[in-house]
Amino acid sequence: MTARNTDTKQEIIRIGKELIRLYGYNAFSYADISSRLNMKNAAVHYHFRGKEDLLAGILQNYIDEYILMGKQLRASALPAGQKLGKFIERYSQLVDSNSICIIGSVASDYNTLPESVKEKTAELIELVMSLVEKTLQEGKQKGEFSFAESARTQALLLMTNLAAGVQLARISGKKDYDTIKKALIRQLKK
Amino acid sequence: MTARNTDTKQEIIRIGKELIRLYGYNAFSYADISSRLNMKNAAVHYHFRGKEDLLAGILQNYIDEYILMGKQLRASALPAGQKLGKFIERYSQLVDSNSICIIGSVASDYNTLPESVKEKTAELIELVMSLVEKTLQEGKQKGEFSFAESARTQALLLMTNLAAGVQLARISGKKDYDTIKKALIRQLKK
DNA sequence: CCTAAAACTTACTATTTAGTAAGTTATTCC
DNA sequence: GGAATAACTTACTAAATAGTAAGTTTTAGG
Repeated sequence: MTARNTDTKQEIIRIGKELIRLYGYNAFSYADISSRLNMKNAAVHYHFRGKEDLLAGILQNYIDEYILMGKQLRASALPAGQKLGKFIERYSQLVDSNSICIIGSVASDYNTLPESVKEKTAELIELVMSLVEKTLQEGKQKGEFSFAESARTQALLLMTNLAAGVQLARISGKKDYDTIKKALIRQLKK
Repeated sequence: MTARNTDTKQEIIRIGKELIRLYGYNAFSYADISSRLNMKNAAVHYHFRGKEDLLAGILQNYIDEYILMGKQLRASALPAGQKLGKFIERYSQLVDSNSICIIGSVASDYNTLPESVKEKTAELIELVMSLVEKTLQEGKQKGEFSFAESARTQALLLMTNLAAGVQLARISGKKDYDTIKKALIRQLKK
């Protein structure tokens, strides 16, 4: 090895994120990760003592990602419709990569997860929810969006449509997901 | 044993249904089932050669259940609102038992499932979807419901709200689920 | 250049898993 | 009552899993 590889830990998280969205927490192994890095499974244990710690790292990475996205959206002058569009685009990409969203993945395995990470999951959800809620609220105030429910409730409905939409797409194809996506945008804009 | 136990197979399916909704397909074992029946794991293999066959049996059981429910609903004189209410009530019960719906559970593990059962999953979804679609259509015709989308699209939105709603409830509690449920009913009735 | 820490590999363990083969008991039917 | 069959148990196996301890190589810094 010529150069010290300082980003192995980040690579592990990157692959872990991919695997958990593709197969779920209980269906990927340390060997799945290490083999993709041409390493031994003990190398993964060097960076993350246990699978519990790895999952915590993955969730923290999502939290960091959403905190950053929140800052960028607040700093941006984009109309709310386009902000929401960027968010929805993430879900469309999940469909294209045959993946589901991290929250749905964790929710499905929730009863088998160690207690230590359950709180982090709630933290992530609250972060995403408040991001969507604020964007919806902003769009309503500026006359871009129109909805009868509270922004919080509307965010709940939007999030559940998207989360289960990508799950459904795995089984019955992208068409149903696209139908949902178009209906959501249509409903908000009138 | 005094009487021949002819319903062990049905008991296995009953427990399997419970476990797959609680923990997911990859997180329950033959031993989990057999121990609940005070049996050995080989007894489960006697009734279902492999886990693949067990999953197929579980899915078929859901299919049978929904076919029966469809017949009952068609034969019933209940208003569409109450028919839909019975359907929604199933999801509320899932929340109370800390479970998620079978479709969400299977969707999460979909990429790890044997090919033979994937088709059965699509069959189940189509069955549930058409049941909801017809009930919505009926309610609209009778003036009970009002919605702008097609009945099929509205059914998609309703299903995804409920499916992801029960998943969310696991993590952030029943309050969010109840909010979703009330909003759904409110929106349909006006 | 030398030392200490970082980043691994080697080699292994204990446990759980689905699955199997052969034997046992119970039940039904002729 | 005897034979066939259903419904198991006993006793395994092979593979995969998370995890560990000890040793090796690589790199950074004084």
